[in-house]
Formats: sequence, structure tokens, C-alpha cells
Amino acid sequence: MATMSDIAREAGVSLSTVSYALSGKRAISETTRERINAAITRLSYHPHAGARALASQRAGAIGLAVPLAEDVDAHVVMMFVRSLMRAAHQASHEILLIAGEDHATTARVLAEGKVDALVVMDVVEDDPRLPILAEAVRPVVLLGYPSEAHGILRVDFDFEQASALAVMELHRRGARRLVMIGSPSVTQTRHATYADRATRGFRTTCEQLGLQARHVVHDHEVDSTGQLVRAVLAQDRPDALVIHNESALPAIHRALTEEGISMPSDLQVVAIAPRETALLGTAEYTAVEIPVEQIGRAAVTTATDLIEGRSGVGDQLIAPSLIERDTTHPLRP
Amino acid sequence: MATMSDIAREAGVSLSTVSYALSGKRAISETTRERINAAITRLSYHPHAGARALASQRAGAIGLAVPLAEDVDAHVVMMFVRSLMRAAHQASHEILLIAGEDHATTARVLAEGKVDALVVMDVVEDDPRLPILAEAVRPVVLLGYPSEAHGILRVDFDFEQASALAVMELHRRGARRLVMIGSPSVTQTRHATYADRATRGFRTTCEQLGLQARHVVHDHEVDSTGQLVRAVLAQDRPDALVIHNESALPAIHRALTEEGISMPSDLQVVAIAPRETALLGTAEYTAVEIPVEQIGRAAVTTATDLIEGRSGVGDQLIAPSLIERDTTHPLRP
DNA sequence: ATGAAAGCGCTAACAG
DNA sequence: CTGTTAGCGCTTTCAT
Repeated sequence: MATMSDIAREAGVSLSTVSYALSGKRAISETTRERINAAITRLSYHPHAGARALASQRAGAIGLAVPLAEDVDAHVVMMFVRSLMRAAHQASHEILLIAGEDHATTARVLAEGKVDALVVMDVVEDDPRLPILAEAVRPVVLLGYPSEAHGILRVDFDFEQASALAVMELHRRGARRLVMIGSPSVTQTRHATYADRATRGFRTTCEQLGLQARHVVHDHEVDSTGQLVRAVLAQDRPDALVIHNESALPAIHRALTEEGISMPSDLQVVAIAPRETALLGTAEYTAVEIPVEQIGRAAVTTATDLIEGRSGVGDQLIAPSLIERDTTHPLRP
Repeated sequence: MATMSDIAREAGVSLSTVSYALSGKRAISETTRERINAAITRLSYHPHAGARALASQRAGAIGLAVPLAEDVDAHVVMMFVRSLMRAAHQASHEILLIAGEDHATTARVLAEGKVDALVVMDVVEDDPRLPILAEAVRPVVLLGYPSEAHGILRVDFDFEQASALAVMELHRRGARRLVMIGSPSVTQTRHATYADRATRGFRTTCEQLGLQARHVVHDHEVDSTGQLVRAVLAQDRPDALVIHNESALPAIHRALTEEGISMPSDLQVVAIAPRETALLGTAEYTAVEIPVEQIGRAAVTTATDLIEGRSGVGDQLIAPSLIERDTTHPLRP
């Protein structure tokens, strides 16, 4: 393995010149730069990550505590992982995976400086990890929005406004009896912040608008979706549905079709889901889209801002917007 | 941040004693060990990952090149990621994620020693990455089984024997006209090694046994699964199905049900899929199970063996076995 | 059972 | 524009 001194010798310059040539932190004459690059190619040199980390106090990686629990939809997790990888890559960082459930390791990895910052997914209300993470010497960013964050920065989609928006838009389109099909019960009981906040937005807004509201929990794996849908339709026949359960959406769609329901005439539906999930191929759902890419980018940006010690970073609640598609009535002026 | 010298001073011992106390690489008297541990707690010391990496030439991480392409089932990828994380954790390693498509970064991360070894997922036949990876100074393990590996170690489930086994067992149970529903067409055209090998095992074995064989590709996202199933059933009515397409399995199941097919009486079915996928709740499929946990463990073990310079490591092809459940006829003696 | 000291390969003052 | 040098915080021979 060639080292930086090898390059220096080979190029006939000093060690620091090579270092600066690589970092670009000071001007290097065209000629020496070329000789250095030639030497680098000739010896196929690669800077040693460990040495750099020690000298610069930067690991060049961001930790990501991913939920490994089965109730969290793997597909959605992967979408977030992807978006974080992309964003981290742009910021010249790698993503180090940490099992979200293994909090001891999570804390250790951060404390040892194996990562420059930590992004925590799947935060729940009163998350036991927060008090400890609040003490960490390196930046932490929550991908979630607990009401009490212990001073840790939060980044998330505004799920509360998302379902509020869904309700308001359905109301404007004549809906009066709404049902929300929410996350699996495990997710609810854990009080994943996105589930809690989405439910709250639904309840509050229905109340404010004087709408009849019902919230049902759906365990895709366990319940027969057909039964659930029939039950939902049977009990004083709702005229609109808000669905916040990405893994169950296809099954719900099928069940509705089987019941002979046509949307939006019999029932208006708004999904709260990532774009890919809302587009079922067969049907295109009106949706409050979860902008996964944007959320991931925001989390990484916040993390790198904190790493670089930039000021003016704060919580970030990404505003929802509704994309009208086939499952709601058009709004006419 | 407390350093090791701080601990040494605080405990009244030398630097090296602290180091050895932590690594356990030489005997330390009970009393000094206690004083060191006390100091560590008091100053809440954590060894610096970068410094350790530099001095020991070990990063304590394994790189994982994950496929980010949409045609690779996110759920299955996550299952592998999970299993690799678990295995890596047992070996005191973290997993550093690398976008499989970004080969430049992959090679760089390995060359810089940011990881001690690299595991590559979703290998295809004649994978352009292999020649370069073969030159790497650090260990590489393929999670896949290309016919030409350029000397790189391969670890995979034996997909060829898996579908061969499925065919043989169906044959023993009286099946004579077989259809295999395989991976999406993008996967096939890329020649993902698992798809190629599974197809080959099916074809070869059917031929050997003189069975009528048909292989259809299924794009779950694009095709209507119902249509596909009807087409499959229409063309000289097969008596058995081999399904190797995890994301489509639920949809296929539904389509079969809708067609009024009852298994195994009308049609025997063997799935090649992870256990979780083969158990649909509604129905339990006879399956050649993809032992994700075992595969992940094998990959990590191979990687760590190579890191430690252990000898006797070689390619590993994990043998399949069939789990009889509800979709095949029982075999009676 | 413990210490002293020489690196590991870089970064970033400091000095011209 | 370039060079010299002092660390960064560990691991690991040598010694004793």
C-alpha cells in the first residue's frame, strides 16, 4: 500500500504539498499538481480512511439507526435508506447501518466517532433512546417528530397536517362521513410518531369541521382486508376514506373493487403514501404524497450542517400537498 | 473527549496497560483492571475508532454493495441486509452501505480501508465489477454465483439445485406438465445469477425427467397477474407450478383462488422463496426455502475468515431442502 | 504483571 | 506557491 510519503518522494515534493493537492485547501501550481497526480496513478495510491479520520476528526460516515421490527414496512424503510444514501453520497459521506433496536451499539458507534452524526429512524413518543442521545457529543437527527425531543433536532414530513389536509380536501369535495384506515396496531401501540401525528390530524380536523369520523387500525398480515373493508362500509356507510397504511393499500384497493365500489362516485379516497405506492398501475390514487427523497435529503443536510457547525439549523417539518388523481371528485370553481 | 492517556494517568498506570486491559491481549492483575475500569467510567471514555483503525489496520466494518434498482424486491433486500447486520454484529463489525450501482465508490471505499471487506449483492453473469474487484487488496465476497468469478469467493443459495429439487419432488408426486413462473424480465435480462441458475435447474431437470416444461417471466408491476395465470392455465393445462418470484406470490395466489383452482388437487405448487414469503397466512405453500439468515451468516463468516487470514475458505453453495406444506400431494410409501 | 517508546498515515498550523 | 513539523489516539514490539 502506497502512502502519502511515497507519493511525495515519487513526485519530488513534500508530504504536505501532496496533502494540500488532494484536499484543495491551498493553491498548487499546475506543474506540481500534474506530477503528483501522475505519481498517484503510477503507485495507485488511496488515502487511508483511518489515518484521515484520526487526523481530521472526521469519519466521513453518517450512522443510520434503521428499524428492524417486522411491522415497519420493509419497502418504505428501503425507500428512506435509498434517499439517505443518495443525499449522503452527495455530501461525500457513507451510511453506516445500525440496528435501531440495539441502542447500546448505536450509542457506542456514535461515541467512538465511527460516524460523524447519527440519524434515527422510527422514533416513537417518549422514545427511551432520546435522553441518552441528547447527551451525545456528536450530532443526532431524528427522522420523526416526537413532542418532546430533549433538544435533539427533528426532521419529518408533517403527518399531522397531511391528514388534516386530506380531511379538508375531502370535506371541500362534499365528504361528510370519513373513515381513516391507519397503521398496524403494533405501530400504533408503540406510538410511532408518524402514526400518532397522522391520527391526531385526522381526529382534530374532522372535529373542527363537524364531520363524522372513525379511525380503524389495520393489520394487513393478520386481518382479512376484505372483511375489514366490508365492516368499514357496513357501519353507517362512509363517503370518504383516508388510507395511511402503505403495505395494505393494494389489498384495500382489491377489496374495494371486489365489493363493487367505484371511486370516486361511491367513495372518495385519499392515500397518505409515497408516490410509488399511490400509483397502483390499475388505479391512481389521489394522495397526500410522502416526499421520501426530500425528507431523506433534509435529514442528511441537517446532519452535515451540524457536523460542519453551521448555525441556524432547526427542526424541519415538511409541508404536505395534495395531488389530485382518480379517486376524488374534481373541485369546480 | 477523554483519551487513553487520560485513563492511564487517572488510574495511575501506563498507556499500554490500559490498551491491553481493553483488548485483553495480556494478563492484567485484578486490582489494576478495576482501577482502569473505574477511570473509564469516571471519565466516560470511549476508544477513538479512527485511531484504532490506523494503528490496527482494521476498520471494524464490512461494506455491503446493495442493489438499488427497482426490480429487486425491496423486501428481500431488507431481509438480507438484516441477516448481514446480525451476523456482522456478532463478529463485532458494522455494515457500511454502498450503492451497488456506484462501482467507483464501492472500489474506493474498499481501497481506502474504510471497510475490512466487501460483500456484493445482486451479482450478474459477466458482472463488469468482478475484474476490478478481483484486483482489490482487501477481501471481497460475492452474494451470488456467477460461473466465472475471477477468483473471488462466492456464497449463495444453490438456486439451480433448488428448482431441480422442486421439479423432482413434483415429479415424484405425479406432476408431468410443469410451468415455472420466474423473476421479472429486467432481472432475467440482467442475468442476475439467481434467476439464471434457477431457470437452468428447472429446464435441465425437466428435460432429464422427460417432463413437459414451460418457463414464463412475470412482471408483477406491469402484467395483470390474473391474465398471466389464466394464460398459464389455458395453454395445455399444467398440473404443477414452480414459482420463483417473491413479490408476485401473493398476487398469484389470489389469481389462482379467483380461477377456482384448489391446491394441490387441481394444481400442485412449489414456491422458491424465503419462509416468510411462502407462508401467506391464508395458505401455506410447499416451498424450497431460501435460508436468508444462513446465507447472510455464511457471507459474513467468509468475509471475516478472509479478514483474519484464515485458510480453508472456499466457495459456498448452500443446499436446498423442500418443506412440504399444503400445496403438494403428500408422498406415501 | 507492567512500562517505555516507536510508529500507523494523515491534517494543519507555522514558516518561509 | 512550497516545505517542516507537531500531533491525532491508538496498537504493539521491546524491555524489565
